[in-house]
Amino acid sequence: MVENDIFKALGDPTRRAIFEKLASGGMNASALREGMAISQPAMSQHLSVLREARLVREERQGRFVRYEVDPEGLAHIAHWLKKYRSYWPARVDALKDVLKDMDQ
Amino acid sequence: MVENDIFKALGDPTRRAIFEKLASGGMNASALREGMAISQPAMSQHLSVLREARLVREERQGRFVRYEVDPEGLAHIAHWLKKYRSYWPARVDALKDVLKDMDQ
DNA sequence: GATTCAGATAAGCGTGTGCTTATGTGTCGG
DNA sequence: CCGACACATAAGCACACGCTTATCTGAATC
Repeated sequence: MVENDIFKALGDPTRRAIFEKLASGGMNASALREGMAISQPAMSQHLSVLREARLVREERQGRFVRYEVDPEGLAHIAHWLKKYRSYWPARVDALKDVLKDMDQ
Repeated sequence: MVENDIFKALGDPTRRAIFEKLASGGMNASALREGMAISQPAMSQHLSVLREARLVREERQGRFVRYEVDPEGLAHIAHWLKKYRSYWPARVDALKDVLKDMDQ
């Protein structure tokens, strides 16, 4: 069940923070940890969860491991969201922005 | 933290099943329970979680309580997703569907 | 090849989550 | 008002989750 892994992964604030940081540019685990009051094993475990949810992917670079956003996970969310499109009312501002953005 | 409640709520397969059933039309808790091998208190608790995440809203109808999808929660997901729009590649099929759908 | 550094994995612990049974609340019909 | 019905809440329990410290793997530098 793919959606389960995705939503569970995003259900943790620390993991969302990591993901958002990665979204601003790929980097290795140590760089991610900077300014984030989190232990090295905790970071590694979070990245593992994000990776299994396909929200993030890794690439070995020497003795570093570069992490970056994996579009696959995001696409799954978009696909899930699409099923409930009929419930997206025009009057919900946040959504209007999205639609407007996608329309161009 | 609104996104936390939303993603946590959707991180449970039973809750997603309830939500999807509600998406096909509003109904009361007993009707929801039909064919869903779940106890009455469990259903009530799940609905409470979905309601607090604003994925679902309730309306008293006599001694029944009608539940229906609340667009507010969905809009929040759409808004969150929008932030990572730059990562949505054209080659991801599921996403292409979404974009195509929204384009018309 | 020994050391050092980046990162993963193991094991253990406190807390949260989802379920259960039991009971409470509120509304309708007789 | 009283029994029945729809639903919520309480309390307890098994298990999952996120963290910690300790240890392991694997690659670079000397």
